[in-house]
Amino acid sequence: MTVRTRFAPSPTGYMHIGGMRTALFAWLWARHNNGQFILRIDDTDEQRNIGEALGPILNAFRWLGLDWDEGPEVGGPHGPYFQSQRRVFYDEALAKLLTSGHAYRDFESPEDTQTQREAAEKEKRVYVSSRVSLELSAAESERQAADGKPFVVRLLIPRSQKLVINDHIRGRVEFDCGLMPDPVIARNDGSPLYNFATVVDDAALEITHVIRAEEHLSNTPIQVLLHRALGNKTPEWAHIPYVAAPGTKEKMSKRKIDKYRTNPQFQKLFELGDQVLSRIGIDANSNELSPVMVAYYREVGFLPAGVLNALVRLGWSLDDQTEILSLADMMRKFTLERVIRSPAGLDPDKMLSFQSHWMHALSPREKLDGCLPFLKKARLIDDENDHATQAKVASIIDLAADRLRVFGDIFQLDEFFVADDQLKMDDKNFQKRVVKPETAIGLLTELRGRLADVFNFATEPLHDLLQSFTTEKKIKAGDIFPALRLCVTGKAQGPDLFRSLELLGKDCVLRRLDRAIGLADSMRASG
RNA sequence: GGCCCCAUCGUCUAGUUAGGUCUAGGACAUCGGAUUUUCAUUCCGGUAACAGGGGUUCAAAUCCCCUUGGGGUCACCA
Repeated sequence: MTVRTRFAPSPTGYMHIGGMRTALFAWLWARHNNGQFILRIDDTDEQRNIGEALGPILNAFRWLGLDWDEGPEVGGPHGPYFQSQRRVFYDEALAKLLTSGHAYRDFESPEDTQTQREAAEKEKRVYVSSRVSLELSAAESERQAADGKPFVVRLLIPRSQKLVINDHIRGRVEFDCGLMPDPVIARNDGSPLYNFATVVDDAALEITHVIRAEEHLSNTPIQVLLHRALGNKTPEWAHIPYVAAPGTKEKMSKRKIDKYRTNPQFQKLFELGDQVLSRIGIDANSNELSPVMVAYYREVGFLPAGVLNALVRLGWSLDDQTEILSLADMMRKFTLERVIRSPAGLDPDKMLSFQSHWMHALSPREKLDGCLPFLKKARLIDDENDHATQAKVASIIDLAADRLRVFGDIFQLDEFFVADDQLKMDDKNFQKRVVKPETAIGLLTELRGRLADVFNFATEPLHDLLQSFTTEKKIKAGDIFPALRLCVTGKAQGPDLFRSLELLGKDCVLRRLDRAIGLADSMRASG
């Protein structure tokens, strides 16, 4: 038997990070078994622009490298893969259920049903369907339908049954059918509802394993009943716990994004995002893009490998040691058996740690190719194909070394890209290390003179020069190094000072020193 | 509220199916120390958990029951 799994998103315009984890598990299980992974679009209820709403979802899959064997854009032998185009199959199945008596026309008005529901709730009774329409003879039911009396089609729940599901992750779960109302499977216009369409399609697409989020567990008995009524082979089930928001056990939700902003565990991610997104013209506060969405991580400069590694470790582990897994590793080693039963909260810290690992594993060329588009988007470089530009950026990436965790981190070294008058100054530290110390300006002025005389403006000679300068002046490195760094980079900390000076170049260093000394002078004069 | 699910360090988890080798292991975070004339990295070390109560057993994180807590779901949404 070929394993066939599916992910069935409804086109919402974005890909949820938790949904992505579920999709990853389904994909992994298919690939692990040399099976097929199918993408089906559950758009029975959506009237919107499908292209626009589906694009971000497909992009997320493509970005992470999760391919699909059948589905949108690639087609396949079981198409179409949009539920909105599969009406004929639902009609057929519906007719079958109606004639076999597994389903019935319900002429009761929605208001009546609602009233009964409320009454049951008030009396603390379990609500089950009234089934008054079932008292109609077949001919009568037919006649009323023909007369145009509105009805919905409900599945007739066998109330005496106890239904057992053997879930790959939950184990044995039992439901009492006597407690279930008859679910509507088709509206008055014949359009199918989720539970019904899913069952028809899972069967038609020959899905062997339904791997989905655990919130669907309560839908499963209905779907099993439907499969049986239709004479289908019931697929195997695996209900995966949902992904919780950091530091909580609550399902992560797009709607709660404002709440997450004040969540201390989430802080680091938001800060990183705000910092990067503001540079590339995305309003980080608009919530158009948030850490709930896969696209967020791409825009901030995460690697697919980093995101994938973080996701797979959410609710799954190989053993008591292994943390780092490539997609190929996961594919080889993933089993449903080792999926954990309880929900896991996304951990931004750990995610960033995985990301750092995969970033450090990249070759210089790969890092360069990753950073270039970011610099271009931020207008920090003009032509990302220019050789001189590339060489410069490559040197800066090399200098940044481990500081580069996500591609967006390259913006932290913006001093190498901005014009002198655009350089932002860390005012507090500038005061402390340049303006305030009695001798600082004098020392810097003298140092400026020495630097101007340096012929070979390179790391080694510069290092030697600074070294002898401190010896000669009988000062500590701490008296001059930070001050010099502040003047030429605007920052109190950063990568190796001498390499930074070399990369900036003599002219730039001298210009920025002049500017900073002038600034310090005026600040001191004004008190 | 009904039904269903879940419960090990702050977090992600190993260990639960086949009870003993678990004075509970790893990772992230955190705290110390070393390296680095800054920052980051790297390396060493530390703090830190079986929700509670009853059973069963020679022996329980592991099996059973109860309690508590958390969560999901109860649509003519998916």
